Amino acid sequence: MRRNGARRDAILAALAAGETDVDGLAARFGVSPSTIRRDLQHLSARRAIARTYGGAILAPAAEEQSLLAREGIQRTAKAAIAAAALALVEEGETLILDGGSTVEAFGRLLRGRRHRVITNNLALIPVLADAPGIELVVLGGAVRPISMSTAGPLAEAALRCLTADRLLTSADGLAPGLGLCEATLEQVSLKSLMMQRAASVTVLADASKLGRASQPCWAPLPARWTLVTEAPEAAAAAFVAEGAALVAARPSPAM
Amino acid sequence: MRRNGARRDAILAALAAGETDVDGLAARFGVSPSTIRRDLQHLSARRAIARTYGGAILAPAAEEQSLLAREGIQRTAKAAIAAAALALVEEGETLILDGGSTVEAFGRLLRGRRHRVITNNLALIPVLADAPGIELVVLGGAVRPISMSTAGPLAEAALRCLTADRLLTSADGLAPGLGLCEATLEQVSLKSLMMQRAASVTVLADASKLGRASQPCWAPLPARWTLVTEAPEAAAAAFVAEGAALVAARPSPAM
DNA sequence: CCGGATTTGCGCAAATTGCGCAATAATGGA
DNA sequence: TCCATTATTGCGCAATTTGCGCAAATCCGG
Repeated sequence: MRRNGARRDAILAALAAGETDVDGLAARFGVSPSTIRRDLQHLSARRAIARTYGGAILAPAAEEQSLLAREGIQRTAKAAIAAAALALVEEGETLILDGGSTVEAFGRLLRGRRHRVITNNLALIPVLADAPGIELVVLGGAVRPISMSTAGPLAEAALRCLTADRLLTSADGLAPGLGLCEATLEQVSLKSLMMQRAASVTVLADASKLGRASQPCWAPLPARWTLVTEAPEAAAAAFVAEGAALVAARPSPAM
Repeated sequence: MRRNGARRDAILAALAAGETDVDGLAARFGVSPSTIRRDLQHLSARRAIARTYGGAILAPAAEEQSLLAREGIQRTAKAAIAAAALALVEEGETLILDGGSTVEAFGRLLRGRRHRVITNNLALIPVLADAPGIELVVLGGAVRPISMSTAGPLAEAALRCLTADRLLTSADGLAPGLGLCEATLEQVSLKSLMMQRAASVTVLADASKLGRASQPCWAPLPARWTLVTEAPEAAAAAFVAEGAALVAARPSPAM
């Protein structure tokens, strides 16, 4: 019984190298497109790859969908907020990036820039790990699957060895006089520590978060902080009154 | 000028929810397949998704390919080793999973089982974070992009707060009398600490690693340890002579 | 040396995609 | 309020790709 796992392994390597079309693979291995198609069918059945029109790509991790499902919500608003926040940070700054999909959207924009990044946002790891100008430090600790971030004593212990120029964070809700709310004490405890260890605090929040007291645990905000939101100025007035600098994000029509 | 980001956001959410074919999406949104196709084309141009034959999937992170390129090398051997190692660990054990693609292959098999997992292997995070029976703890620290793992003082500090039943590790090379070799002192320092904090040590190594002194930094092995390899018994004899228990992995023809 | 099984290449029907075109719907300005 | 402009939508057709059956080639074990 002869099995040809060799060419299939080579196909996986070729796919990783960027060769994605059937004809190219057929030429590379000196076999007919039919044979390549059969190989791709085989690999596809094993969930190692996904077929495309005219080729294939490496299988997307089928597991990381729990957060991506929420990623779509308010996607354009989050993209606009992230873009506006990017204008606030200067090249070379050390940044703390908190968990949450809005901060994640911001982090994705950092590729190509030069920063030291400290984060507990696990979704950003594959994005920033191999970015040329980025030096990435991960805060360890217990993983919260629903938010794809870490928290707890280990994360705080690591953070106590570090300081940063700026914290970029978000929250389940913001309320004037109360601060940021989250579901667990672990999260707000870490958030408070992050605020202490950063020289300035920037909060990214879409309109749905403003004034929302959706969770029982609160992290108070420092005397001066920056709020980046796409909400109209009136909705953010209460925060400006108590020390927030307001940065307006305009959803670009091209999003 | 009217832009329809709304349906596109919804499409992303639907893709995350598992709806992947054009006709299904067309039915779900009450529009024609042509419209869905145009939406997918748009999202594909923005690299948010990848087109497949008859549908689309969420974009595979284009960044995490540096490691996947190596993933293909010795893929069948690694899969066999991972499967053999799985038989050694008992349900409920606390495991330390080190970096490296062989250990990663092992970690992927843990979904569906019940374990506490402590790891610096960043590639395993999306795999194990939302697995039902898995409690995941990440060791923080500086990220090594080439190996997609963390190391350094922060990782070691976190590990000093933890112990485990078993360590699963690998290396760039293994040599009798020397132990495991890696490229940097940071890595071997962490490896040594991992061995201290685990009650038993299991090394996963394909045949190409045995006897290879490819790197200058060495982590000595404990008096008793387990070697899982697909290499013939003769190649591993020198390790057995100095305290290793040998577990043979048989590459299944179906791989 | 030979039988059996696997793999390979090719042709054809079916499905999918891409593109042009006309109709519809919404937006901004007069 | 009305109109012109522009984006969006649905449909049909040509081009490409896929899936499948079948025959030839290849390889392995006895």
